[in-house]
Amino acid sequence: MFKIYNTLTSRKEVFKPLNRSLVRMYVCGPTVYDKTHIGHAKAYVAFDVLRRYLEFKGYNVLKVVNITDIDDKIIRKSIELKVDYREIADKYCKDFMEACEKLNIKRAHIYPKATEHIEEIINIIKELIEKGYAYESDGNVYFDVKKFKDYGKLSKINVEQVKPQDEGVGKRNPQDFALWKKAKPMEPYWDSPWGPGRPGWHIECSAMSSKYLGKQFDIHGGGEDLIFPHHENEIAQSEACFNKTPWVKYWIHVGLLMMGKDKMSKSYGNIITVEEITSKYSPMKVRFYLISGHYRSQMVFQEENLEATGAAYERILNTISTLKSISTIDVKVKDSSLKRIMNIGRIRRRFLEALDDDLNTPKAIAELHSLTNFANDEIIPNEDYPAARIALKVYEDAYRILGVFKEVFEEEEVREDKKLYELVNLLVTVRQIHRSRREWEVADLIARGLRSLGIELSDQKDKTIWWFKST
RNA sequence: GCCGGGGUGGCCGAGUGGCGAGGCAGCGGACUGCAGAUCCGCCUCACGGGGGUUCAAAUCCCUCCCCCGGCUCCA
Repeated sequence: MFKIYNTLTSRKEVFKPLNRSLVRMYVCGPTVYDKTHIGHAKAYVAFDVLRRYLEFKGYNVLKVVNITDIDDKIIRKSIELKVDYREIADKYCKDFMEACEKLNIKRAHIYPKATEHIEEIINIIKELIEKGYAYESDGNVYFDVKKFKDYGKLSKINVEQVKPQDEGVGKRNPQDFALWKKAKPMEPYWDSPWGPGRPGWHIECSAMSSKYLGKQFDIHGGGEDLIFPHHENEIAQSEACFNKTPWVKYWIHVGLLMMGKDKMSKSYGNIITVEEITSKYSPMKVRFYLISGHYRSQMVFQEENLEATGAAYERILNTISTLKSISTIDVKVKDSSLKRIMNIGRIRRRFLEALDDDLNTPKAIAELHSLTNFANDEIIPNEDYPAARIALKVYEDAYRILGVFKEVFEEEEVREDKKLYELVNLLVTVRQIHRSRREWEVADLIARGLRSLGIELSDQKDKTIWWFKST
């Protein structure tokens, strides 16, 4: 039974999709005006784990991640650099996609862009005006927060204490937020019933989510800094327009990545981009680091900690490689492996139970460590290949769900080339003969040669194991 | 100020009443042609401060202190 924390209700809830045959999720994607940094990555990885876990549990998942490709900052940058705003947006959109790919974040099914949904946005604004929730004022359109009685239910904020949102003139209440912004000179604009302008920040999410997911769906989320005003405003305009309550069943928010005392943010200028970090550490290690804390917790970025979890990660990879090597042995089982296999089963159960409890990845990873310990002091020394195979299945589950260990699980087919396999075995055996005769030069020549081909060797007590090393 | 989340051993990080999760680092051993990997032991009673409830509290209650986020663009 999968439980997940819902910001809307402030408690963990049993996950049950609105429609039993499909889970619909919408994640607030980036505003593409700068490079994707590891703070973003933490959030997107978290939602990727959620999506993968739901799929692992057998759900069909439809995931939409929006791209905000028009806003003040994009415009500002385009003016600064004297280039079309679309050039800026395209560049950083591409950067975002590359970052996701590196970190093994599965592609969303749809990446809708705000500028490609102006018509849908205008229609919603029109409807909100008709229903009396929004009003036009000198080319701008605002949402009247006083008309929406549930305003503040997500962020638990009292309307009165909200400071004015957006600048803007002719608002009924200072807290009203813009649905449509009148174009200023030199700004890109679209025609609308209220004159030339562009959509406000929040409205695109209502328009695009309803287009692709329907007027009510299961999961919506983003970083915890989006709770207010972004998500609060989305709820207001969507529930007012679609007449569905709750508009979204589960609101999920990810703890921010901190740099020392501040959150990592473009506006603080303390960002480390995904590109930078992955040029220094393998993307898989970065991903493993990002899920080493609970998704709802804030994490203070420390390079030393990344290195420490990276060391732990490597240990698991080594063990998986060794297990693979063991699993292909076809000798007699020394003694019954049933007990060991039962134990692996218990570990797997605890692993999944941890994830069932609000995606407790640190706990789940601890279970993987305990599997690793068990493999190293029980399975491997005993060459228990049936147990090795079962253990590998558990790591493979972890690969599917957590999206780590890609190095050792992808491209399996390629590696199962039988002749290549036999050939390497032959070389390793030959090397063993030389080793037993203490002919180190030949032995090392073979070892170096194999390593240069991406085949790792490890001399154990009475044998040599080997595996294909991924890049 | 208001709303939300936190403060756990050198570091990271689980744990919401009952035998000290797990990892990393460090130290000492074992194994070993080299290398890598691995194993064993040690770091064996840590839970922000102070009160309280209980046979029993990191965990519940009260109180104080500190940190972060939100209340402005933000993942």
